[in-house]
Amino acid sequence: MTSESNKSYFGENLLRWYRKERRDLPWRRSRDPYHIWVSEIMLQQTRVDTVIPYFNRFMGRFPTLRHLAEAPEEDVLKHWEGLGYYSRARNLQSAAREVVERYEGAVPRVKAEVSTLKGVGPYTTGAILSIAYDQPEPAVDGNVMRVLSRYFCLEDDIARPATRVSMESLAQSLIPEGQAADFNQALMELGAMVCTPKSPSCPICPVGERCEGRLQGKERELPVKTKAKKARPVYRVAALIEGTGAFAGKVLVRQRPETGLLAQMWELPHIEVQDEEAWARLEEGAGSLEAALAEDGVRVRAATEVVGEAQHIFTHLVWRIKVLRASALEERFVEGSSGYRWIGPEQFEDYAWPNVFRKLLTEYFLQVQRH
DNA sequence: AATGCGGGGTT
DNA sequence: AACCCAGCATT
Repeated sequence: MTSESNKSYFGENLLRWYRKERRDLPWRRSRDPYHIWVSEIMLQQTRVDTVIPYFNRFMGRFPTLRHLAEAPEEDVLKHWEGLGYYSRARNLQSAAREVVERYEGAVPRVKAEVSTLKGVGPYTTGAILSIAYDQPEPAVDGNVMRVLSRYFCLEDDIARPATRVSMESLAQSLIPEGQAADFNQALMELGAMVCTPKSPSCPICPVGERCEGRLQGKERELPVKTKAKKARPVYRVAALIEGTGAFAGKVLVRQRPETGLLAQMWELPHIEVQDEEAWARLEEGAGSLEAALAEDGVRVRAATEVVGEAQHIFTHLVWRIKVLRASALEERFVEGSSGYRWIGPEQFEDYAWPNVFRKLLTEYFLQVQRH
């Protein structure tokens, strides 16, 4: 089981493997705690390959913690566009400002101080302390739970918070003296490159010989994890409101609320409708849309002409959106209606869009350009 | 303990 | 289509 000899075998072989096979990643070229921190936030629930270009752009624009702290908030969001989980961006900047104010701009080395920073939970706390400062703290993410479940043949449900806590004790006990930074990254690297979710490459695994899960033929059943619920469909009708006169060539867009889903990003004005049947009744959708916008002081006439359709998949829900052509009854309302703005292709890139609206608007502007 | 929060790759 | 990813905050 979790015998001491198996533990030392595990650490030694894993480290030897890692020092030979480690990927050359941008954030591994630095020990700057700020770089480590930013990379760890970006890597939350996000693949390495996805993060790399974002990390490089981000560091180009915000080279130091102070640059990030002093930047306009919308600038930070724009650099996060397309990466998802946008509260990460706001929490990161908020925490950077706190570090400037309370710690003179230096990322703290004290566990209690690091873990209090916004957006920094148990995993990220351990990652920062171990990778940047080589402190013997565990950094248990999905990779690590999978690797440990298999190696020690642990059948606890990794969806339970209590399991993560016990894995943290185990992971900490495995850290070889003075090698926390490499060991923690090695564990995750093994999970990402060898001990993968569906078909682990046991024959090339540096610790496969003593992997209890594999010895018991259970490597494909582990880790045990309760299933997530299926995404719920949500039906929406959006308006593509075309400007005329001084606003010709522009469309009306609005900014989402401060918090919640896709917070502070920009979108086409739209409403949610009851169900798929209501969604199919264009006449009704157009009417509801006009009424809802009028509530915001935006008077429009929506047609029953569908000019675009798209689907946006989230973890917990699926948006299905029909876009109706619409026109403004008066264009002056922009000043009076907070959050609404006329934009053309020239301003498009000045705003942060969720993928679904980026796609719809790009298609629209391209189509207009051709005519 | 359960839920909200993106987007994309793998199988 | 299901699963999962260098998770965290809120309730």
